[in-house]
Amino acid sequence: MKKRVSLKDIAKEAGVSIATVSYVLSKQQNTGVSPEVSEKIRKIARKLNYRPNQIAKSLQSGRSHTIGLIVADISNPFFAQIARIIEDEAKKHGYTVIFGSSDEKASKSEDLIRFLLNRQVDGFIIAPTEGSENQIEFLKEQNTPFVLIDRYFPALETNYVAVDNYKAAYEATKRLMFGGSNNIGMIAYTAQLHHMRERIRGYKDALGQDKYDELMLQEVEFSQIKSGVARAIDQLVGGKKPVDAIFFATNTLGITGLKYLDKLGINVPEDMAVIVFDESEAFDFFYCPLTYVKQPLSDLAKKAVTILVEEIAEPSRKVVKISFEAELVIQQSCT
Amino acid sequence: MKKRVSLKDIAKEAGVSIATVSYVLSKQQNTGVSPEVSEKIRKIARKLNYRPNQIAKSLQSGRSHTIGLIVADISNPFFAQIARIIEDEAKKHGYTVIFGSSDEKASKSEDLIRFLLNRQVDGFIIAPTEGSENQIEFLKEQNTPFVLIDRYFPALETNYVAVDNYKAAYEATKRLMFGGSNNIGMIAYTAQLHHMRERIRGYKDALGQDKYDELMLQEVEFSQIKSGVARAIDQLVGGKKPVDAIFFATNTLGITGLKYLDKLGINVPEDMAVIVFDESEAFDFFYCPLTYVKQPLSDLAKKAVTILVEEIAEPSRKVVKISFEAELVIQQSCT
DNA sequence: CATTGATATTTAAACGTTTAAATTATTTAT
DNA sequence: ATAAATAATTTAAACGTTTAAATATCAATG
Repeated sequence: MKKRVSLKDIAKEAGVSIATVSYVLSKQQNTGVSPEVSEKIRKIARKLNYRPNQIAKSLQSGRSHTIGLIVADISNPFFAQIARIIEDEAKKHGYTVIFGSSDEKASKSEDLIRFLLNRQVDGFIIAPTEGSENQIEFLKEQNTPFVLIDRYFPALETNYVAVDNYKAAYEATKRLMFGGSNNIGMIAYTAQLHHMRERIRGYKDALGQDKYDELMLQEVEFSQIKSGVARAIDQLVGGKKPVDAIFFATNTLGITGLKYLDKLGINVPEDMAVIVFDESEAFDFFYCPLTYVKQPLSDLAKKAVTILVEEIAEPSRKVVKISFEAELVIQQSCT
Repeated sequence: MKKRVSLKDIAKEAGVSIATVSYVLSKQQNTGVSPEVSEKIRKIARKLNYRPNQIAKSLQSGRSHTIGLIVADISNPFFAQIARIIEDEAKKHGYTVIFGSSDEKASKSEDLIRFLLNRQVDGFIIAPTEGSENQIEFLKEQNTPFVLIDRYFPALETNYVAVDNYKAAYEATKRLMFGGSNNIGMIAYTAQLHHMRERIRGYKDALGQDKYDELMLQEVEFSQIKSGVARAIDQLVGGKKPVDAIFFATNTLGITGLKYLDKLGINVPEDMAVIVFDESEAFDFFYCPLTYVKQPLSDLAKKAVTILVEEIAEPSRKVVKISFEAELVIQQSCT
């Protein structure tokens, strides 16, 4: 890699001190440098194709203009879409994004945070994993700016941007009831993460005490989605009170579940009504147009960035908690 | 953000010079520091929770241990998956990934390269856009290490990792012929990018002079996929020699096209055989299991990282050109 | 003509690290 | 006891930038 040109090189060529060059090149209006010198420096800079070294700037300013994004898995379209919006929004504010995938593991998340802190990120946008409360508290103690996205910990006073999961799940379940389903099952993750618990709570509350049966709520592990979902569905359709509707708590669960329903020869919506939390390109190809819960990804991601940028600029602001409404997109799968 | 602890802080507390602290903390085996002092420093470092400032290290070493990844769109699952594999592989080699989306625009790509160069990335992995040859040549002149992925410019001597697009397209088309299709259309992007041209060339060669008709090759613009694909399909099915098979050149074209076929009430494979280049989660839900061209994403991404890392370590190596074989996954849509 | 004031430019320190070279302390050999 | 060798530690410079403070230049003023 060819040595890059620095202020020093320009200074030498212009026969002037480094400081003068810096003043000319880094200030918008000329702070007391003569027009001739100024013009000369600019010309040389252009000729040598000078590009300021951000690393040096960062060291000097203590700001890297970089934000760390930690999601469960960047290859999951849900997070990839969020990442894309964050990228664009961050760029608008002059920030670069470094990302990392936690795979829903607190240990990986911890490594990532450490790693990114060493890299001097100015702040974080994090979709926290289960059991990462201590990491979040650590960031808070350190006064490192951060915003949680998609998930948050109700016990912690932190910035977050999320969706009203309870309400969305409640409405989805009610819609299934309205469509005539009597025994509505739910397939969720085992996670104790608040957003998942809220989706479950919404589902339970919608059903009410008399309709709800604990066998109708199936929880599966992140780590073994496919077998878990299959077992869950077997339970739901094989018991003595087989369900006639399933509410899937995430798009991944939905995709896996629909495939398995297909395999069992169970038809949607005739044999089984279905609603899925979150979208997926895949749903467009399902033979029955799916009813799903649509999160305002763009709002979530943009808001996360603006909150973070503000917090970086003014570190001791009050905590900001944002909850957007999800939209229930009603199609034919819930009748 | 609380001031982070530096070598200086440790040095002060230990009553020793900064250099000594640096020697203890940055060298694996103790280079001539007494065990007592060494132990004391380590203890203090642990107590103060010292984390080295990578920015300072980078400035001093000239290496940021960061690689820039430029793809068309990180929210496209094809690139998101590649990004994820690159992330993991880079981490193994001690590198962080900064990404950016070019939206297939040479201007954006140029901005990104500049931006990331300012951020002192050690090298790039790039899925180049059309018209970005000059940017690639610029990197080459600068001796900035980089590897092209997915696409490359045959006229330029650069590292690249891609798939044999010609062969894959040739085989896919032959398979359609073998399945009994007589008039095989293709929908591709207008792009002059080599990988796209190769897919088209494979298609043409498979058909041969007598079977090929230029009306059967439809090209659509990146920027208006939906309307473009609809128009293309209208052309293909509406002409005087309607096609009985379509070969889609990418997953996005495939998804869009299949939706439109559905809208037209055209059935796969009865009315229309179909093969798509690339996979998509969505295809699993298409009523007819799709035959598709499967690229070895993991091989591609991993190889790109290892080549880049080697090039960074030893900058003047010979150019490495890797071409993997794609796999034609045959299912029911091509009969 | 010295003084003041304004303008233009440079010096020097700082950010946090690494590392060659210099210095100091300690041990060993004579 | 002294010189030489070795070990331990420090000094100082460097990476590329910013910026407060110091200095130099020059013109206008009393």
